Amino acid sequence: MTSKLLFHDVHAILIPENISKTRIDIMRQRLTEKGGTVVTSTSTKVTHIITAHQCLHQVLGFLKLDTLPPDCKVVSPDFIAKSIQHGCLEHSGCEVQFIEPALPKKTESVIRVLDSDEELSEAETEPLDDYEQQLMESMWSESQAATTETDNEFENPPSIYSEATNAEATSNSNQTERKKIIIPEALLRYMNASPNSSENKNQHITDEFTRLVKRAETEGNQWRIRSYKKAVKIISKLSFRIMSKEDVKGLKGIGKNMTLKIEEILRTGYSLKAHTIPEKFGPLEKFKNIYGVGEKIAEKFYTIGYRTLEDVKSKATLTRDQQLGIKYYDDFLQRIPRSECSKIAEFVTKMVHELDANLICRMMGSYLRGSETCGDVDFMITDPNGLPNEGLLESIVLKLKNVGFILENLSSPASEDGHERIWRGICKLAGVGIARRIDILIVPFDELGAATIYFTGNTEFNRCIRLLARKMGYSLNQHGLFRKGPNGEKTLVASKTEQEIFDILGVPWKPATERNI
DNA sequence: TAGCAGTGTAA
DNA sequence: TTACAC
DNA sequence: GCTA
Ligand SMILES: O=c1ccn([C@H]2C[C@H](O)[C@@H](COP(=O)(O)OP(=O)(O)OP(=O)(O)O)O2)c(=O)[nH]1
Ligand SMILES: [Mg+2]
Repeated sequence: MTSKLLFHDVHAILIPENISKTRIDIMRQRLTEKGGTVVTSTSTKVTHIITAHQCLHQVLGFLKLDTLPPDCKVVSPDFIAKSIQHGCLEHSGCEVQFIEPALPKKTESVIRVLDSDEELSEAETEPLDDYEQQLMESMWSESQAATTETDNEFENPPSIYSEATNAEATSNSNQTERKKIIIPEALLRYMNASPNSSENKNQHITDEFTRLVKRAETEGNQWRIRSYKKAVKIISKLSFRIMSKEDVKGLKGIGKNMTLKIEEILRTGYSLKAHTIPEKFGPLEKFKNIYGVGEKIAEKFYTIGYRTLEDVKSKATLTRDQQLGIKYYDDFLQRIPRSECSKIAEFVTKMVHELDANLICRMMGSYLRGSETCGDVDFMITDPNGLPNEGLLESIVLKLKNVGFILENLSSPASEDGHERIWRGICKLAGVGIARRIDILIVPFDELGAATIYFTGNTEFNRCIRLLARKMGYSLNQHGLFRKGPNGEKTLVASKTEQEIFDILGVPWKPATERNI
């Protein structure tokens, strides 16, 4: 055995708030079995604070301190798993970047929300009750954390999160028939954090289903694509090997058709449909891989009689984006190794800081979620002093062009009214022979929370949490969480931190790596 | 059988 | 409006 | 594609 264990020098405080008890237990176990020490008080040496909080005042409130202990790193809960995975203490990407709401007027805004709930209650948007309690509890637990006393050390994650479920909350759910808010299945799995690290026990099935995803993608039926993707997730997370169709009966997301497919795979070893690909799918897939070409245009090309990229290049009328899509066709088919992403992140951050050292620049998307390869690189830049300078985006892009990093512009959304700016383009890191897609978002500090949720993803996570918001009478986009009024007006409820948005929706905050749902 | 996220550009 | 992208 |  190695002489020193991984966490030998780690003396960590685990802050259980907004982390499930199961997860805390596992973290504590992993930590101690690899030589770490879990401490419960700041009177002894502390090297790490592990927390799901994003606000310094929440951490300090829990610890009942005015300042952080010296030489102490504050890291997110995935620090332990990541360190174990990498075999070394993995601080990068785990250190919490604190975000403080400019005005902690949370109570006020939440109460306002509840008021409007009351008014709306007969209009037919009608959360309330369990949900109201959740809101109250969130408020309560937060103010408590900020002032005193979370009575004892560990346990006491806000009880709301202990077991999220869509089951009938029988106890006090009578009164009027109010529409139940159904939490999307995928989001439920996120909330109930099954650290089910065991491997996929049904790979023979998910491999076939992954082929069906691909097939659906070239077909272009977005709902079928989504359904199969969901099914792959569900099946790959099962704790047992599927032996018969009985095993999947009742699994939400696996319906009649998929059950048949599973039966077929169990019986024959494969899905016929996954392996019988019509000839036209080849060309269609080729065309669809052009940036700016989707299912419809691919189909159009095929109908016209095009079969190869050469056909398209020489005969088709292309938009500018599509022309660039052809120019960089091979490059864009290649995924970006995480190591290259890291270099790009470092480089871009350096450039940005040369313009203004105060700016916050983070790589988002699949990189933030820990993917080993990424389809593109996504940057979010914000000025913690408030509104981003007019022209900041242009300065950044210009600078990156001048140093030869940015090669091309793609069409990008314009400032949709507010102060958010979006830029899309193509870049290439010196020493790397492959051009990459890059997205840059400039967000006003006020919208950082909402923008972070959006740009962290993944797409499925966003769609689920947005759907939940909608069912609860809100609307969530990259600018904020809005309450929907009776006449369709939307009033901003929260946007500054992920925490406040998650709190209102009753969803526990978890680090990006947990959002690959 | 309707609904499945929300927002923006190009044509 | 439709198609495509994030 | 699946669900309510
Ligand atoms: O339809 C979409 C596409 C993207 N996003 C958000 C979530 C996503 O994480 C982020 C960045 O988009 P991108 O397309 O880069 O996805 P990714 O998650 O970074 O994956 P990839 O590795 O393909 O870049 O924007 C959405 O909300 N809806
Ligand atoms: Mg990305």
